[in-house]
Amino acid sequence: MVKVAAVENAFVWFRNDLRVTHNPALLAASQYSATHGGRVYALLVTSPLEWRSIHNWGLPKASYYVRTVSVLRRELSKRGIEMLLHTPTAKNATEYYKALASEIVQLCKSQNCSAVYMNAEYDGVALERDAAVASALDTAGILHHTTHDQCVVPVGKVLTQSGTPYKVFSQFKKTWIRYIEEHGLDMIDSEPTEIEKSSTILPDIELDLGYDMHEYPNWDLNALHTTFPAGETEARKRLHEFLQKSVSGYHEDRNHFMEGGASKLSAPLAVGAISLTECLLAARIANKGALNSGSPGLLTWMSELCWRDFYRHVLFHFPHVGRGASFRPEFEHLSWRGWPPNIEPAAEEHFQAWCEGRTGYPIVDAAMRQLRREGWLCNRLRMVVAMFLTKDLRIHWRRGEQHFNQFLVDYDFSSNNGGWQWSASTGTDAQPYFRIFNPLLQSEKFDPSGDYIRRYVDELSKVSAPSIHDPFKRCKGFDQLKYPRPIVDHSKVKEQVLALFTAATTVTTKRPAD
DNA sequence: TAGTTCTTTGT
DNA sequence: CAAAGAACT
Repeated sequence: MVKVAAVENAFVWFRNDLRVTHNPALLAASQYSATHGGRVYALLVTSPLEWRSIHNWGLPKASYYVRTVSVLRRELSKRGIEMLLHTPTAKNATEYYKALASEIVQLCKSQNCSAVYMNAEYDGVALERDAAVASALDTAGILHHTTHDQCVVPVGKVLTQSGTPYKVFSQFKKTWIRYIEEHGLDMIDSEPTEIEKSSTILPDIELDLGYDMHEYPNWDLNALHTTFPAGETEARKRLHEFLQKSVSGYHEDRNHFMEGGASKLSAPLAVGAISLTECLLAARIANKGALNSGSPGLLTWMSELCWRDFYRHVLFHFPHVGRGASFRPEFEHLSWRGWPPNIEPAAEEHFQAWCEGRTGYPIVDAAMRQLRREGWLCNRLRMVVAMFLTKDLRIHWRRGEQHFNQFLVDYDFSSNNGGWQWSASTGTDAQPYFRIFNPLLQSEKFDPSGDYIRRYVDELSKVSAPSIHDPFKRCKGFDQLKYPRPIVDHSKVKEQVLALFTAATTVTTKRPAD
């Protein structure tokens, strides 16, 4: 007796995993459809509403995402996988999840898909969305399966000896390395065979993203397209060029604001155009298999990859972080300015000056202008400006997190949130509150010539080092420069914020045990 | 992935 | 007394 299995198709719901290589959900869907004699369809929810109003993505991130989707759609098409673009009908965020869930069920029925595969995501918004969809699929009797992706070591696998999650990076990293040494690093073979060199090349996806262009006055879109080409092939090319040419000096170059020592893989990593595992695997091979010794540049870069894993693990273990809360509640009520109840015009003026790069601190202003123009900053500058906003201006880190979201091409919830809470000293492995960056010292140390400042701050284009680092004090004709005076006095406000943190710490530690 | 100040060491 | 190191914030 021959049983004829019903033809059943499978969906891969792509989110922030826009690649065909090393994609667990794609592999699982391919296996399902092979077993059931069906096809794989790719599902992509194109929702400017979700991107803009729910995830709060800015234009740089949203447009990079759409460009990457266009490339992925072509790559899948060459492999005989059709991508369905679905735009939910919901008009506002409150109805969104419910509408999306029922529409995905409808899509499954219309495409004869009996299973949906997706890679796990851990921020609060994604958890809520995926729970709503999973519950609707359950009700409709459609299989769904969530695969581990995003992290090199699966969440939940890096724990202390007593089984609790790590709150400190350095210890996390030791255990993380041991896990990788014991379990190895492998690429899974998810790439479906290329079946046709399609003669009809699918066009780029054009979407009205609905952003207000007035919010992007200095925006250089062409530069962004050149600096951050979209898609998996470009990301892989970048990875191997970086490992061959630049990584040897990475541990030093990455700090020098003009050197361009960064890999610039943050954008493709944020949308999953390349997997973190592939990056680490390639780096480990370049380092002859070692994770603990060898090239200082490679070790530093691999450590940065570990930071990405660390912050994702933190989200998984401490979901309140994914819902926007401070990791350490004792600093939540530290009279942060620009946040209820401390809403005051003076704070808004300071915040605006920070956003637009007119704080009177040249290194801060250069960085904030680069961010607005190019959608990207090297990590040290992110720390310098974040520290300035949270410690010098004492403005709540959430305001800065949101501003970075609006402008960063590589926006990623966990890395961005982790970095902000690190700077604000409210996070896991936060910078001890008394370690406050001195913008002047950072400027002199990492931009000694002033070339970086001159590149972004036109008012100072004729000023040379060392005056350029502190023009208010060091330039005789300061007023003619038309450059703003420092909006705060660093050494003064530093003392104030130190006192506030000390008070908050004292209250918690001296609370009697009851 | 800090900065500042005080203390010790080396010439 | 400059430079390096330790201690503290």
